[in-house]
Amino acid sequence: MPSTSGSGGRRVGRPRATQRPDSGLSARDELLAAAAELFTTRGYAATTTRAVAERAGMRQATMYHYVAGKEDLLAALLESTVAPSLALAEKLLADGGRPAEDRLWELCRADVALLCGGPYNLGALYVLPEVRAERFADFHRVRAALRSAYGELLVATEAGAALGEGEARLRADLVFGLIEGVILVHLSEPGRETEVFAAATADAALRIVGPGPGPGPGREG
Amino acid sequence: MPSTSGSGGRRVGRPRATQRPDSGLSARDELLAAAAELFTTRGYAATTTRAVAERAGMRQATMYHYVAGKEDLLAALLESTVAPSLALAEKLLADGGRPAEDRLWELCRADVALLCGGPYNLGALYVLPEVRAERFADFHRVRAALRSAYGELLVATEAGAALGEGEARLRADLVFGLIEGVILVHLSEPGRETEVFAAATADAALRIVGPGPGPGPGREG
DNA sequence: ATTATCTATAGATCTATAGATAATGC
DNA sequence: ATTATCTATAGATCTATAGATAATGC
Repeated sequence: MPSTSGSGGRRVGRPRATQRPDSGLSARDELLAAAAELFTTRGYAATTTRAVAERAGMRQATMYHYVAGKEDLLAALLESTVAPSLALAEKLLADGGRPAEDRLWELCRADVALLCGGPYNLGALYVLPEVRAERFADFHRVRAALRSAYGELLVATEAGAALGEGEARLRADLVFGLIEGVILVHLSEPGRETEVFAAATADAALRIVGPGPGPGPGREG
Repeated sequence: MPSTSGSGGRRVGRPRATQRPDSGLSARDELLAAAAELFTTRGYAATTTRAVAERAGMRQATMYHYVAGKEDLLAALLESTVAPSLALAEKLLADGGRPAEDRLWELCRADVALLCGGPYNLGALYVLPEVRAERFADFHRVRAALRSAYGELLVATEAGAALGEGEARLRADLVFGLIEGVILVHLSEPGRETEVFAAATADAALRIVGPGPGPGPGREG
């Protein structure tokens, strides 16, 4: 089986053609890091297997020793963006001790921090049409679970409990949209103070849940 | 010069190899419609010029009679998503007669309706890494102008005027993020009642502008 | 012997151009 | 003569596999 850690230098096997400083990552993780950068900056379909492998310090064919192909890399990256948030959401859902408002706020904050914090905007991969394929059903399941966790926390808040079922669903979607919308904001203005922005977004989310039925001026229709 | 209207049937020139019912669109518009569908459902880089042309009812090489290439199509599609909103924003900015709250609400509503209303989710094209290229600077300029129109309307509202400069900028970005976030919501749940959703999103936007400093429970740090 | 890598390449594309062709228009 | 289209293709990819090679491990 392939070595999992790169520490101590790769010893066994034919040496690489181009030696590079040991990043401390396993070969697979080096490939994932390379894919993250290239997929987000040049696009998924536009990124060749050669580009990924070469950036990870190996020749194109060698990549197939570690991953089955490009899709494999994409699937792993997607799950890494969404799995930590779901884990937190489940912890928060179980924690009946704290007010739901606080817990929802915390989830929003952490989620935004995750989406904006990394070196690359991995959230941008969500919209890839390729991701709709059955191959990525796992990712979609996790994301759907996260979305429904938002919904559960929302109806557990005081303001949320006062809403009708349809209105509550709508607001949950709006909150979820706000959170994921930071992906797009982050795209056009990357250099923002993550923690401040995450807290402000969480504030905004609670304002959306709101103190009752919407204050919209003059709905038409 | 290429004929602009398809009405009455294309007469001059060699007949197409595969005849199809007249859509009423000009050849260029047929190409744009085909590109919209394919780019959003299969991905930009993954869509070949052959696929676009063939869907528009012509052979691959014929496409070059109407457009310079794939990028041309993408640029045109991007501008079509953003130009109408900017036009509306400028009209609303000039209309000092109505309260700013109403005007901001209207802009949000219309923008969401535009993003969710069409048959394809063209907003998803915003995140394409390819779009960062200089080639699409026009689109970015228009989008930046739209964003700043949101900011101007926001500070014109009563609640917005009460905010400090930094906080106002932050909220403008959050509102803009909420609006564009509907692109992602729309991706996972397409079959939604557009008008209702647009109005609800506009309500939420005004709640983000809010009645004063955020009600966030216990900011940390 | 095992492992990680390499080089080489078959087979399958895809884009953009060159040049031919079949209509209408004058 | 003009136009819109076609067919054909050169040149440039890109993916995934086959088979060779250069280390360590026993």
